[in-house]
Amino acid sequence: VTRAVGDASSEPAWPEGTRAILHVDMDAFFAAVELLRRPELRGQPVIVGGDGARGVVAAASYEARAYGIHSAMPSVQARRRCPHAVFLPGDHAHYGEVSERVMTLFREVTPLVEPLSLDEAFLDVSGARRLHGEAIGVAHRLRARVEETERLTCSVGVASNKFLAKLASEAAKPRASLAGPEPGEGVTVVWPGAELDFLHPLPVARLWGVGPATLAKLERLGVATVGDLAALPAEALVAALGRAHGQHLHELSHGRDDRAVEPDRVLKSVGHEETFARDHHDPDTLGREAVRMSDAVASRLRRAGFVGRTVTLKVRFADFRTITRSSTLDGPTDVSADIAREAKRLLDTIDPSQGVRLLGVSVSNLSDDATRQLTLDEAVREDGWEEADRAIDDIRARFGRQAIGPASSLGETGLRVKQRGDQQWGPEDTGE
DNA sequence: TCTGGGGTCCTGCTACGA
DNA sequence: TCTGTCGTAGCAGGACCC
Repeated sequence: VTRAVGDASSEPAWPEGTRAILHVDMDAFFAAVELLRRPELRGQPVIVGGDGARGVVAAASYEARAYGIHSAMPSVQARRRCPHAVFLPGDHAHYGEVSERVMTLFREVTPLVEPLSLDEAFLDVSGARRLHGEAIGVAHRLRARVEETERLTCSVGVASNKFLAKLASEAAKPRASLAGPEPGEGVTVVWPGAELDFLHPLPVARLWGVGPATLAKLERLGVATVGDLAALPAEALVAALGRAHGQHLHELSHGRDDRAVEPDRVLKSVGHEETFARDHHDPDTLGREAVRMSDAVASRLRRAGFVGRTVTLKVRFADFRTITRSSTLDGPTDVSADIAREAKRLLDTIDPSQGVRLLGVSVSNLSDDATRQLTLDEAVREDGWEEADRAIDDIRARFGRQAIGPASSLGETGLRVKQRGDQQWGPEDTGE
């Protein structure tokens, strides 16, 4: 089914010279992937996410959504809303593999694919016309191909820019109801020339970049819909929201968005953070955690072929107040010991006595390992940590992640080597 | 009631060198 | 030599996205 906004009846061809952007969004992706492995759960409310007291919902099947459950909701709250829901822990690595296969299907249509996350991507099909036909036909065939190949459904938005295509794909989605999911249109088209008819009646919170804080400010200005926003002068928005944000929202409210689909977005930072099952007050314990996280970050930097200069420590206290402390090194590094030393130094400036619920380490200011210029320090480096890291990487490649780790991260629970996605949706309850 | 983990981008402030 | 200005880098925090 296609729902077209605007008159497409007289001329089904996409107007010459207008970009044709697709936004493809997998329907309840993590939950749908799990249902393929657990078909007996089909029709039941299924929640993927952390099951502990501090966990959150990562994805909910449409049956679960009918109870008002949505992603990022605290798991305890979801449990309260739907006590008979099935909780699944989630398998980040598996979702990554499925995602990669789906993205490959997208790249059969156009090389201009910009993945936004595991479950959605923008495609610029403006130049794919001769090979694959009109954008709307491409959207339908792509949906069919994903369904027949992976047995997963997705929703597609077609429009002349990214932001309208994204709103369109949302409009194409299935809807949850207690009687069962109601299928959506599958493909929604915002026809060039009809952008404002589609856009202006929408609630302003639907715009990209309008979260709770911006929404509160806009409500104070009497703005409820995108149309209300468009009626405001750009200067008023800039005064209320700042230069960049104000101008950006002003453009969006008029349906304008000239951002290109970027297939090769460069990585800006690599980080690891973890919420503890219980708050920590002891500097030594936190020091070990900082070493463990630094090790994970350094290991990922090396695998990705990046080095970084700025180390940032993130601390969330028991009262949820969050601070960051960062410092920039003289030269870039991917050495675990360098990052750990800096993270511990930053940790020393913080008083953990009130209780720390989350600790994070990240490295930014990245550059390509291959183009790294040796600093004087590195050129004369004789501490052996680089060789040690290479040896650790080799051992992990042969015997697994848990085979080896920094001794300084060893606690009473033994060696726990962090890996991306290990604890994506909150700590497991330890019974403490 | 309780609020994850991976990120990006922007703003305001301060320090510093030209 | 002193002072003001300007651009830039670094840092901290906030907001937002999936």
